[in-house]
Amino acid sequence: MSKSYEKILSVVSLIPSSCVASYGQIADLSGMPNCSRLVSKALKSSKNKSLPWHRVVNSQGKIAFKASDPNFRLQLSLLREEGIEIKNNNKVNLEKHRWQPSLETMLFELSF
DNA sequence: CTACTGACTTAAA
DNA sequence: GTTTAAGCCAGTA
Repeated sequence: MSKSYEKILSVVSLIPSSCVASYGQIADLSGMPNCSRLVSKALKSSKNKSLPWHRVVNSQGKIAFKASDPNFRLQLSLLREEGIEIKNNNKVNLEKHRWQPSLETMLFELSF
């Protein structure tokens, strides 16, 4: 597993319950701006069952999977289980639920 | 080395 | 609201 993937997955693992982050946000926090597409690849390749992959949505707050994809419904229910409201437009309220890492959280990440 | 990929993003129409 | 198109870039083959 590449160093980049490890970094990305470690950041994703820090997203608290009932919060979401965008792919671009995770890329930024991983020190790789403009690598949002790499985040999706890292998540796809991950075999870590406890990784909160469902807390990553696109920049509009929508689930990235196609509605026909089984993972779409899975992610939707996982988010709702955490109390995140998703209306019929399939959008998360980013203003309300976007993860805002504390300074100590970011400093902790830098130690890796 | 080059070519293609993508659970993305942004801007423009 | 919608749909396109172009940009992005590490990983993969």
